[in-house]
Parts: sequence; C-alpha cells; structure tokens
Amino acid sequence: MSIEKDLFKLKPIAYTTMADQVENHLREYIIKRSIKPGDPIPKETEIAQALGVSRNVVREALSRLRMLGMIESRKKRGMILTQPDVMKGLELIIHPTILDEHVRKQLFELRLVLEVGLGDLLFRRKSEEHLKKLDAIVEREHKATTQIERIRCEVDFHSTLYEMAGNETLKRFQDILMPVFEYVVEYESKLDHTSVGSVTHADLVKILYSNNAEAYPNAMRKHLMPHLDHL
Amino acid sequence: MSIEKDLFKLKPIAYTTMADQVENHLREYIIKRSIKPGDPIPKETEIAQALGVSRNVVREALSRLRMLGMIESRKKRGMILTQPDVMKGLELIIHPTILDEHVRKQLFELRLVLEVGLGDLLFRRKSEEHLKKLDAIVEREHKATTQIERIRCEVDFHSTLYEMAGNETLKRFQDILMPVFEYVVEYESKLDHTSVGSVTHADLVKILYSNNAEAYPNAMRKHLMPHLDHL
DNA sequence: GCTTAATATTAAGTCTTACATATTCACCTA
DNA sequence: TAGGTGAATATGTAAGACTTAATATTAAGC
Repeated sequence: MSIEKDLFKLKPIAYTTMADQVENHLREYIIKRSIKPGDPIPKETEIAQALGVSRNVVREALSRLRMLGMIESRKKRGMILTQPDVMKGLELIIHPTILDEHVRKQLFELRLVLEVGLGDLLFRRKSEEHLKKLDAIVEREHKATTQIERIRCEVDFHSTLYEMAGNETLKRFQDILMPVFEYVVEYESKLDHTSVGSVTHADLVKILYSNNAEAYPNAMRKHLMPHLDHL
Repeated sequence: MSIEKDLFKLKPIAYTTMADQVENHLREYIIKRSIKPGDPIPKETEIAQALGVSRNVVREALSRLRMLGMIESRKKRGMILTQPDVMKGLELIIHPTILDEHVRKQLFELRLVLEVGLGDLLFRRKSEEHLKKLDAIVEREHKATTQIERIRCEVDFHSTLYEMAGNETLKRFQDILMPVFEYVVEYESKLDHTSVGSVTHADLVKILYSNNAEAYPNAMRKHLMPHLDHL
C-alpha cells in the first residue's frame, strides 16, 4: 500500500503536457536545422498539423519562446528567430520578494566573487573617463551627510566598476541582481559599521590609476572583508 | 515619406498582446499580495473573468510562468506558487549554437572573472574530501596521453573548484555555461599550447592546502593568463 | 507604362464551446 | 469503521469562428 502511494508521488514529476513536448520539438528543430536569427519558422497551423496537436497547444509553446525573446511574430510575415538576450530569462525570474533568504545569500556571494575577480577586465579596459567618474563618486561620498546618500554612492561606485569592465553581459547580470543586493545592503547597514574594510573606495581608485593589476584582487578582498566575514 | 516609414518601424516594438498583459498582471498580483511558495493562485476561469479575457489567453500567460518554474498545477487542486530555480531561465535560453560569437566571448570572460574571485569561498569551505579529489585529477592529468583526456581533466578540475565553493547557485550557473565554454576551449586548444600558464593545477592545489588565501587570486590569474591575454 | 488606390489573401491574435482526464470529496454500502 | 463508488471540479486538449494587421494582387487613373 505504501509502495503504491510512493508510485503516485513519482507520477506527477514525469508528467509532461503536450505544450512541453511541442516546446522541446521546436527547440530541437531550431538547433538541428541550425536556424539563424532572422530566419523564418513554420506557421502555427503547419506546426500543429505536423505534430498532430491543436493550434492551441502550439501557441502555448510559441508563447514561451516568445517571452524568452527567442522568436518574434508579425501578423502576416509569420514568425522569425531572433538573437535572444541571454540574461532575459534570469530577469524574468528574479524578484527579491519571491526569492528565499538562502538563494539571496548565494547571489550575494556570487557578487562578491565577481567583484574580486573583476580586476583583469578593469585594467584592460579602464579609461580616463571612467576613472574620473569614480573620483567624482568618492568625492561625493566624502561630502555625504546622510546614510541614504552614502549607500547611493556605494551602489554607484560598484556599478561603475561593472561598467568599466566593458562586458555588456556581465553588466546586465549585475543590473538584474542589484535589487536583490539592495536588500542585503540594507540588512548589513544595520550591523556594526565601524568594522568597515580597511581598504576604502579611494584606495581602490588609486590602484586602478596605477598599472598594478596584481594589487587589485586582494585590495578588493580587504574592501569587502566585512561582507566576506559574514559568510 | 521616409518619416512615415520610420514610424512604421517603431510601431511593432510597443505592441503587446493580451497574454503579455495578463502575464504582467499575474506577476504584480503575486508580488503585491506577497504570495509565498505553496500558496494557491486563482483558477484559470476566475482569472479570465476578472481580467475580461478568454481562458485561452490566460493559459498562455500561465504556461510561461510554469515553464520558468514559478507555478505548478494539479488537475483539481488548482495551481500553486513554487520556489523557482533562479537559473532556470538562463538554462532555457543558453544554447551554444544559437548564441553569437560576441556573447559567447562575454560569457567566457565571465567565467574567468568568477574563477579568479572564487578564492574566499574555497578557503572557507574546502574539505579534505575535495582536496583529495583535486589531487586525483592532477594525478590523472599527469598520466594522460591523449589531448581528449587532458581536456577532460581540465574541465573536471575547474568543475570541482565550483563544487568546493559550496554555493549551489554558482555551481548551477557554471554547469549551464559549461557547454558554451567547451566551444571556446576547443577553439583555444588549437592555439599555441606551449604558452600555458606558469601556474599549474598542482600549484593551485598546493595553495588550497595551505591557508594562504592571499596567494590564490594572483595564482589563478597566472594560471588563466593565456586566456586573459586573448581578451 | 508607371504610379497609386482598392481589394483579396494570409497568418497571428482572440473568443467560444465542448470534451477528456485526473483528483478530491462525499456518500453509501458491507 | 473501512473501503469502494460516484459526483464535482479544475486543468489539459481540441476544433471552429472571427478579428486584425500586413502583404500581395488587381484595378484604376494619369
């Protein structure tokens, strides 16, 4: 009897709807035929007939791909494959209030890892313009009087670093994750803030002005140490 | 005349379908009401009636959320919110053959950044077990005779590092991106391989055995230098 | 003959209805 | 009380009709 119950519990996992299957068929179709962005894909009715399902089901599958930015459709021209934004899917899921504490923490760790490792991209792609922008932020931070203003500078500083790295995908990744971090930052700001890292933003900028790429990772590690110690 | 044509080109961008709107409504609904995983959401017919659209349109929107793992549905129990896998959306989009060269390169850079920054997680969470696993891989690599076997060791080594980091989200991120990297690795393997980084896998393991977290980032940088120089 | 305007065609978007299927709940019998 | 039977219910699937917008074709005008 208990075995039968266990089997029942397994059943829903293996369950796939027609829409799921059509979605997979379409993915395979695109890959196998190596269809490129701009190329047309078959009409809804053609797909429905070819796979022996209702147009309804096909539309559900197409709707999913369209949401991810994999296809676009025009009223008569039919549908075409598009170059998807790789981070689109992430953006669609991530919302701070839905994610649980555990995942939020893991994403924050991910951020720390990224910033320590960012050095080589920064030194290869830094520009006068970016460095001056960082200078301005440090200046603003010094003059800041309220906690809110300081946190804004904090966010601006680190966002500018990602911008400097000259990697759009990475920047986009950061932009998507930012709202999650803001929650953590708020949490951290309530903690003892005298234990701030011994390396300041100004110190980091100084290193970036130099050509000493070796110094960056450990400087950033020290800067982030208050956060790292919380792991 | 040309102005009219330009306007035409802008038109489709603003276009949103009913399914898009319902999807957004549902997202808002979930957030505003702070619905938690396990909580039920309204029936398809209720949503359709409330928003004044057909059940068909509602199903398209729900289908999208279901694909992302945000909701699950049982035949009679209705639908419930689920804790989504944050990396699910990424997994659904990323396929090496669809991504263009430019994006693939950016993702590879992302990987390099991650591995250099990984140190602190590794030193905090390393275990005897993991270190021994790394030892075994280094051993295997020494004995390897074919290029294929060497590449497999390379992949195993770095995958084990992510495993050691003790961050499931990060590991999953790496697993999803791996197929993209394999393409790049294959490409790189055709290049001059005498210019391999001066720091070997064995050196990295030695550092991990020590408690010298400061040494890690620059060691990994040197190890990855052949790749970094290609940026 | 060429351009312009009206019309037809096409494919996606939407709506309605109907039925299938699986799960829950309540009733009802042994 | 246990267990089986059937009704109720919500999702899954199918089919047909209509709307809308973009393209293709034809017709009209010069």
